[in-house]
Parts: sequence; structure tokens; C-alpha cells
Amino acid sequence: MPITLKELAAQSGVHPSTVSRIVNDDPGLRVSPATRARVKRLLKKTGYRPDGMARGLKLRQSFVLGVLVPDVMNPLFAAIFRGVEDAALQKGYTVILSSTDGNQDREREILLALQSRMIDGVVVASASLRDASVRWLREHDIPHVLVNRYSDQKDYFIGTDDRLGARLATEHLLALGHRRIAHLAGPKNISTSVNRRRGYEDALKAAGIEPDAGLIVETGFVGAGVTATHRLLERSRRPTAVVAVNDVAAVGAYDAAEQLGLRIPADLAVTGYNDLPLAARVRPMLTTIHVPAQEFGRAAARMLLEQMIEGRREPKRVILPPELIVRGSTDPKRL
Amino acid sequence: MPITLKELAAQSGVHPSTVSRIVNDDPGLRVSPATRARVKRLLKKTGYRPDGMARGLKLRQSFVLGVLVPDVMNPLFAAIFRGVEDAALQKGYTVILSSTDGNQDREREILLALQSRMIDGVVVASASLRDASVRWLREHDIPHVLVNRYSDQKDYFIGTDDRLGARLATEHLLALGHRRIAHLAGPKNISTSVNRRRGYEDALKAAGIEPDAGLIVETGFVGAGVTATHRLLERSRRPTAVVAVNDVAAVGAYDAAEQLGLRIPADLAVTGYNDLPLAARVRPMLTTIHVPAQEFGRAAARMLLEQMIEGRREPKRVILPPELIVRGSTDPKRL
DNA sequence: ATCCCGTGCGCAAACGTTTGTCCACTAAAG
DNA sequence: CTTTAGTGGACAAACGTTTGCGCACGGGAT
Repeated sequence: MPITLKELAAQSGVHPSTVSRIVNDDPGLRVSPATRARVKRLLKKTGYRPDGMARGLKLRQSFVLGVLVPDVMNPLFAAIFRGVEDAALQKGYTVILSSTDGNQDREREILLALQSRMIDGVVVASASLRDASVRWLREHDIPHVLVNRYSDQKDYFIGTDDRLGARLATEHLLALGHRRIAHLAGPKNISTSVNRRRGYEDALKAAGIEPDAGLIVETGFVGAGVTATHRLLERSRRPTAVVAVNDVAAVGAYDAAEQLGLRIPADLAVTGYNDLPLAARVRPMLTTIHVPAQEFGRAAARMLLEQMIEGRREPKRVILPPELIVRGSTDPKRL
Repeated sequence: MPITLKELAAQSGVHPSTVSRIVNDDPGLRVSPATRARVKRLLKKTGYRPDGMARGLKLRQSFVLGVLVPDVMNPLFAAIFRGVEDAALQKGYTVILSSTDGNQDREREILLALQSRMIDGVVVASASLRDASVRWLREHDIPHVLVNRYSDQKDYFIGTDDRLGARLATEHLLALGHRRIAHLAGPKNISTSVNRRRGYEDALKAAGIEPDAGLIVETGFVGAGVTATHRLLERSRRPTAVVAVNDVAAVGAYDAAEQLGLRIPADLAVTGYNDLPLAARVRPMLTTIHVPAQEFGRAAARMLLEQMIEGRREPKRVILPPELIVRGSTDPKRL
């Protein structure tokens, strides 16, 4: 039972509309300094805060943003969310977080709920290629920014150059003398995994090595990648190195190597992607590509807010250069 | 520009109130089957969803829950949130997530924002002892459930028996023959850390060992615990085992041991608490107490919803028994 | 004394729902 | 042929804001 504008008006002897204008510092309001001071004093005393529902109904906005992630329990997405939250809080927005689990039905349900709650904008970290939800956001003119993964080139986006990142990792392995380099690939309907696969192939071709389809094996994005690695390591001429689509798959490779009695990096070198805190916790520490996830979240929120005030225009796409972090999983000297 | 009740009424030739009653399946409504069918058909066709703001304004509830955590980037809290989210989504609620960072000011700001947004209830995973925010929630009669940590005994709560959990871990070390057992303690204003410290002391006393204040050193809860462990290991007669207040502190101990050239568990045995995914990723794997974080979140959401419909009553407190997971960080046979 | 203008604020509608009440009509009962 | 009881829905107020407009009052200029 918080206090309302009407009660404040009664207590200070002015009309509710006047209180409203004072609360919102309406520049078009002419009011005597005395009245203004009296009302302001009452505002402090009562700790009045406008009712968000009523305000939202009238203004047609909620000051709430939505964030869509595949799963918050993945540290990458937790960090992205955290970035969004920080930037949003600063601007007076709060944030609804929803895990889609890659489930289309769940995703639709979430979007409808967000829409009926008059979300002001959405940060999407769960986009797949030609994503139906993203299309839906476009069709309904709901401001949105894609992070890390994109759907096509038509939306606001922030991410790193995945193709280049995977290429850097692969070139690093080539420079260490590896020739049979495998790839733990991600799903084909996600921009990051197709780009990283391309980068891997780019590097091989540039070194005069024809990519061997037998050395590329697909793993669930979040799946441990351990069975996938097993398949890889059981072939006759097994690879000496593996470029994993992300850190989680890479530690899956660690497990497989452990089970087969292979030493990292001596028998098998491994690279990951994302540079999760996990990457520095495993032994040997994981060579990986750094992705500034929290900064992505912050930037995405800023782009979203910017888009909301400026209105629709040419979608802005921010692509950051990737950074290779060399650790012991590839370089024996860093053990 | 979603469709409104008024437009639907115009299109189907009835009054808005009638459409509203049909949408909500008002049992007190008498309407001809023909009219009902006609309106329902229109509802399907247009995909009508009531405006959350207007609905919230009238009904004085938002169908939004809040979750307060210290930091989502900590996997424990990500899992708790995920549980809340799942249970809430099932019941048609969406969830606002806020990281408090242990910052009182930020926390107040968040609570005020939540209040003005007419949150229906709050799950608090960030409670400290005698927590001001929790008191605030009580004073404002906002339904809330505390998870994992509590403020005092006056709120709905779900958690494990931390005292018993720490006692189990310590007894496990005693059974392995350890006599000089140290404790990496958490902050004194958090229920989990004071209870775990008590459990540690309980076990020692029961074994006839007087707890040595010199073997108890405090670490930031999220702080790596590496410097704290250093202090511990630099004493003349150093401990042979350490009971850490949580898994993160425990891996801090791993780092310290590594830097000093000590082997785990031969030179130093380590136990953690929480059983984060991390615990099974480090080498050797970490002996720890399992905390079903996601299940906590689900249960908390259910308790919250239950409380919201039943109204205030005697606060319910659910305390689960802890479960010790023995791994290689204490037991050489499990290496 | 009248006109004009500036100051200081009040009035009322509107946002999209929900819900208590009331009314018109029809058919059966007296 | 009038009353009664039920059926099928309409009416309007209310939730707490925001905002375009208008009005009364007072003082200076004419």
C-alpha cells in the first residue's frame, strides 16, 4: 500500500497533476517556489515512488528489458547477463532473464509473456541462424540487440570475429608443428560454430593442408564433447591436436584424453574458445580465445537503449578482434 | 500495437466487459454459446493477450517475481536462479534477476525499483545475518523466501544443514587420520559461514581436539582463499588438511598448495562445500558437500507462490540433510 | 476603468483492464 | 393478461499516472 499521487496532492493541498509535474521536473510547469518546496519536502518524507504499472500503462513503456540466453548456468551467458544488468541498472532499467534451453516452444512462450508485459527491448544471446524468435522481434518492431551469435546480418549485433579467432587458434597449433589437427565442431545452425569451423579450415588451407572431413566431428554445443573426442582419438592415425568450438567442449576433450591415458599437450594439444574462468582452472590450463562476455553485455545494453531513444535506423554491427590466450594445453613451455 | 479489448468488442459486436469475462472464463458470466464461440474464435484469430500493465494496475499484481543474488556469475547462484525460473515459468510468472554484489546501497536501489514495479514476491539468495533488506521486505509485507542463507529464523527458508555438513566433512578428515585440520572460514555476517565454522568445531571437539584459533583464517566469500591458505601453510607446524567454507575457497587452497609445491591430498587434504560443477573439473577432484542448488530454487519458488495465495502465516523452514561427496582431494584411493 | 499578459495552478481525458450492478427481453406460471 | 423468474449481456467506475488545455487572479500599461 504505497502512497499515491492523489494522497500526496490532498496532503499538500494541490492537484495531483501538479505533484506529478513536480515529480517529473516538467519544464513546462510554472509553480511558485514555495509550493514546489512544500511538495518536494513531502515527497522526501513519504519516499514516494510512482506506481510502475500506472506509469507504464500511460506511457506505454515499462523500463524493463528482457535478456534471452540458452542457459544461465553456462558461465558465458551468466557474464553476458551480468553486463546487461549493470548497464541497465545505471539507466534505471530492470532486467528479466529467461533461459530458452534451445527450445522453440519455450522461446515462443517467453516472447509472448515478455510482449504482454510490455518489455521495452530485448538482448538476445541465444540466436540461431535464421532464428524464428528474432524474426518475430523484427516483425513486431521490438528493439533488440543480438550478442555473440547472430541470426543474419539484419540486426544490431555485438560479437567477436569468430572466424578469425578460430583461425588464430589453428595457426598457433600449426606454428607449433602440428599437422593433423582435428576440430570439435558445434551445431550447424549457430553462427559462432559455423564461423569457427570456417576459420579452422581457412588456417589449414593457408598452410597448404586440405581439411579432412574425417577430422571434423560435431558435438552438442553444451555437450561435453567427450564422446566426440573419443571417436576422434580411436581412428588409426589420430590427430595430434584438436581445436574445440568452445571451452566446455575442450574440457570434454580433456576427459577423453585422460580416459585414454593421453597427456596434454604432449600427446594431444587442445584449444578452446571463450576463456571462461574454467579455462584457467583446469590442468593444464587451456589455451583459448578470450571473449569479453561481460563487456558484451554492457555494450549490448547500451546499444539497445540507444536504439530505443533514436528509433529505428540502419542496424549497427560491432565486431571485435579476437585475442588468443596461450596456455599449457598447447605450449609445453607454459606448463 | 497489440489489439485491445475494446477493438475486439467492436469487432464481435459485444461489450468489452463481456470479452473480458470470456477471456478469463468468468464463472459468473451467462452468455449464449453462440456468442461465446464467436468471441473465442476471434480471440484465437487475433492472438489476443491482455495488456500486462493495465491488468496489473487493476489487479494490483504483476505476475513477476524478483530474485536477489550476490552475483549470477557464481555458478551456485546461477543454478538457484535457474530453478526459480523454471518453477515460475510453469505458473505463468516471469522473473527479474538482480545482483546485489553485497552492496547495501545497490540493494536498496534494487528493492525500491522492484517495489515500484509491483513485484509479487522475492526470492532472496543474498541474505546476510540481520539483513536490512530482508527486514524491509518483512515490514512492507512483500512475500519472500530465503534460500541457502538466512537472516534470522523469522522468514520462509530453504537450505541445507550447514553445521552438520561441515561436521561431516571434518569427521571424514578425522577418520582419515588427520589431526591438524585448518578451516578457511567465510565472513562472520553470513549464516552459512558461521554454521559451517561451528560444524567444523563440533567435529574437532567430539574427537577430543580443542579448536586452535590459529588454524582458522577468514577469507572473502568469493575471494579465492589463496592468500588465506598461504598464511595457513607458512606456520611452523602446518595443517595436514583444510576444510574450506566453499568450493571456490577450496580451489584457492589448490593454488596455494601448487605454489608451495605441496601435493593434494598427500601433503594437504582439502574439502569444499556446494559441489559446483567446478569441483569435478579440478584435479584432483574435490571432496565436497553437495548442495542441490537448482532444486533449492524450484522449491523456493513453489514456497513463494504458495505463500502468495495462502497469505501470511507461520514461516515455513525447510532444512535438508547434507550429503558428503568423497573424491580425490582427500582420499588417495579415489585419485 | 479597461485591456493585456504573465503567473500559478486545476480540470479532465486517456491508457486497457476488471467487476459489481443493473436492465431488457423472453418464457413460463398464475 | 399480468407477474415472476431466468437469460444474456451492457454500463460505468475504478486502478494511478500523464498531459493538453484552460481558467482565475493580479499587476502594469493604456
